[in-house]
Amino acid sequence: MIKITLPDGSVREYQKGTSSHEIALSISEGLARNVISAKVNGEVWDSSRPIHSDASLQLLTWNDDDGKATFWHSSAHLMAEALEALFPGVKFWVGPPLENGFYYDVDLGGQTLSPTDFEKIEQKMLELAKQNNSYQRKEMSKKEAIAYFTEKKDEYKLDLLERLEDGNITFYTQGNFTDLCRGPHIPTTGIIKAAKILNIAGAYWKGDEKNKMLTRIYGITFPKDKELKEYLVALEEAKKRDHRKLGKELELFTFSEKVGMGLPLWLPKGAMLRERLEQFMRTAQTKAGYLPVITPHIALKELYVCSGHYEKYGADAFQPINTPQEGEQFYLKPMNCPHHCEIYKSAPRSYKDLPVRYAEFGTVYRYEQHGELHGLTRVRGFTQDDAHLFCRPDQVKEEFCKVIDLVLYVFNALDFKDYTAQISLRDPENKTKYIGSDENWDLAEQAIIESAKEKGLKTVVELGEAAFYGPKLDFMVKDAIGRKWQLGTIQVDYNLPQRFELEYTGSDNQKHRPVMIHRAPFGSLERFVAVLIEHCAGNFPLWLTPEQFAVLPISEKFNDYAAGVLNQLQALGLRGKLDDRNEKIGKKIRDNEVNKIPFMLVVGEKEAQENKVAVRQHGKGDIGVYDLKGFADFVNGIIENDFKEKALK
RNA sequence: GCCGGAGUAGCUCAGCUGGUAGAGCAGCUGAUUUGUAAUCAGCUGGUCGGGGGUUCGAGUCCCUUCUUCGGCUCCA
Repeated sequence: MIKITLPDGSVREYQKGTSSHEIALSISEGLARNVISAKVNGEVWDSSRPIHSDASLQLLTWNDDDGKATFWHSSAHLMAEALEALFPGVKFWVGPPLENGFYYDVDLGGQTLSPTDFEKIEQKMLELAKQNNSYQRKEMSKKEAIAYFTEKKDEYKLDLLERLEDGNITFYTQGNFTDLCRGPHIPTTGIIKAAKILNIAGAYWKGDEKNKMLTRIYGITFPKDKELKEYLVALEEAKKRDHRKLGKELELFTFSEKVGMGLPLWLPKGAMLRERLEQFMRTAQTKAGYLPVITPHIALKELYVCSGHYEKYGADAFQPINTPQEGEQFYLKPMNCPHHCEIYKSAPRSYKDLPVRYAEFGTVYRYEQHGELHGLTRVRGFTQDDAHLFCRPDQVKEEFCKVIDLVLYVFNALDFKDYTAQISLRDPENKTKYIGSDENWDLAEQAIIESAKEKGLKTVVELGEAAFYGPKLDFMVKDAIGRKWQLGTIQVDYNLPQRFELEYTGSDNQKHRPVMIHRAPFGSLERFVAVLIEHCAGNFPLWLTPEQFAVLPISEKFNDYAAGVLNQLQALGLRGKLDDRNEKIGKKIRDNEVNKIPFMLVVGEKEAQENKVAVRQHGKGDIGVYDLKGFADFVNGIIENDFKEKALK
């Protein structure tokens, strides 16, 4: 007999070789029906796989992330089976589950797929699923495995096999499809009831652009048809939040082919929004002891040679700007830090002066690859809420913590709750691609890890993701469609101070080297606004929104009164506009609702007589009649209350 | 950059197998003077992304170029 420990701590005894499916069956038939796979001693297994010794067991269903992953991985195999049936000779690379669905990278031998093929694949998948074939696991010797795929002429699987150890190789077969696979899998194909091919894309084999491009087919499946329908509806809803769509509809920003791709043009409303964000940050920074600086958009090549950026990015950068003077070359600035280093150097510094914190909304230009450009999230010219802190080595940790506080302050203000803090460290395998000494790197990495821990951040550590000049802490946020973007960033830099020979005089009257910290809580204003738009679906917080209200006169007779209302409210510190078009009130309301204006102030005969406004709130409807002061107090009260709740100032 | 879609009026889109462009909204003009999600009528507006080619004839077919969208980390 073996002892099985369940997640609630209870222990049950079973015959040696009992499978988790059988264990589920012994608990309840309903549970057994829903079990997709099982976590045995922390490892996900097929539910049919016999357990031979004492173990902890967690039965996984569709409601567990690991259960979903099993389901989708098996679905990838099902799709592969369908592809093989429809396109004989297709070769397979890998087909992993994703957060939502799965993909399979395949070599279609030059064929291309069209949306009509999508339907064919979906139908074939469901047809095969109905056969209710089981996924059968089989251990193979490396020799047998190689023989199998040599026969099949699948060089991709053979490549995988090369790097696998003999004795650790398994195959899975369902129906007519056999694949090299570690597993685990769902019991049978029959539980896959709904399938959708989402899209296809090219993907380099092993992610290397030197390799052949395979076709990546994305799909998703569900145990119930209803869930697929709901998912597709949710996907449509998410697309409505896309900042590129809302940015156009709400007149926030635009692009022009004449100006150049990836160079955003901020329209008045977008600019107003952005200016308020900048003001918010300026206020917070001033309180945190930052000093403003302003630097030009171009600098001599020598500056970047000194900083090392030229060596690192020179080839990918925009081309140099030449001047009439022989040999003089300027570059558009890709970063603000070298300029700030020169500001630090403009005067001798004492240890008593440190830390010095220079802040600038610095616009930088980077040559991003054509295909990488994406709305406001990836552009070629953008403005960072940049700052550089110069401090003594003993101040690094404290300064780092203060910066984390500032980032959290911003995220809190804007209700960003779903973020992860990514700590990016050196690639231990390849330390030569980084600039700076080993000891300095270790010091910096420790400071980051400790600060993040002290602030209680939910962190992910990524090896090899560090910048070439130092480790960093990035705040990652997801957009409407689930894509991850980096917003705030904090980076320790022991390198630039050395390259620029920055110094301060210590209490010992000796010269010492300061440490530099780069930080940008928003990251770039462009990307931040993009994520903000998607986060609030265009319904910006009252304190930020470009237009807080619109005054809607019932007819032209009340245009004068309405104009007076606008003036008085503006004098009371609110932002709004007058909608005096010759339209009926219903039309004005509709248009302003669509434009997500928070408050609509309807004014007609009654209001004009009493010097009041009838207030309608976006998405809520009529909320009653206010006098002007009362309305201003109401709006400001909401803002103050919001700030108070979040402990903002 | 690479693979695969797309590009028709300011916006959203229609235009079958080639026969010289169409709707709604927006805009303009006029009528209406309106009470909580679209008042009515008329009008303007497009060298069909650009360039080249095939053809008697190209929005439609071919080539090329630009822009745009999805993807190119997630190693059975």
